[in-house]
Amino acid sequence: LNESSKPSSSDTQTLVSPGNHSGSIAAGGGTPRTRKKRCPYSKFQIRELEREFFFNVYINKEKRLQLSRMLNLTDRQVKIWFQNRRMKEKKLSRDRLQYFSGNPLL
Amino acid sequence: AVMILRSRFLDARRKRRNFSKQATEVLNEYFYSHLSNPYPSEEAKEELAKQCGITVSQVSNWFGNKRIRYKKNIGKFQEEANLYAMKTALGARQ
DNA sequence: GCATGATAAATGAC
DNA sequence: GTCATTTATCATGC
Repeated sequence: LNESSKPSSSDTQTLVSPGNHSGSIAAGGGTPRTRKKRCPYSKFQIRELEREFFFNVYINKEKRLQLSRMLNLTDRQVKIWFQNRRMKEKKLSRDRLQYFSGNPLL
Repeated sequence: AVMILRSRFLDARRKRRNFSKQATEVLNEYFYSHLSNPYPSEEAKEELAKQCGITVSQVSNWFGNKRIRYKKNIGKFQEEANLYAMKTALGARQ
């Protein structure tokens, strides 16, 4: 299906509008820098990432490079995936705590 | 029992339910009365969550979705914007 | 059929 | 590193 989301060689045109991250939402006048388009990962990529995440929540540089080559992702993508995955885990813990703590068990 | 709760927790996360009319009302009032800077503080989010009967995460999701969808098509929300502008104007007059 | 809430990549502030 | 976001995508409601 989709095993390649790596900008291997000259893919840099899957890029989109800027990262407007300042105050108002009214489209800022200048500097339309490029942002990489969000590309959902394949089942295989997710499985391998989750497998490594189960072993250690923090991945080192060597395993990161190894994984990125195996999954055809950049090491930056793998790094960010682990960051987002840790945030997801934290949110899941918060939700579990809120759900199972003293409240209606309906 | 634990397994039942666990499955219900997972289902509750997966299933989407629309917010109540009153909750949407409160969120929209805040959004359009802070249109120049629609970024509620953590404290404001907690207050909104309390008023709406939803979680802080749900408030964050709502504002994230609202900001991007408003920005992508301001025209579509013009009528709604005028409505809430009118509403807050009348409210301030009392 | 789109509206809407939640989640998944990607960025940037700190 | 965390974490609030932006953006696109997914899943559901109606």
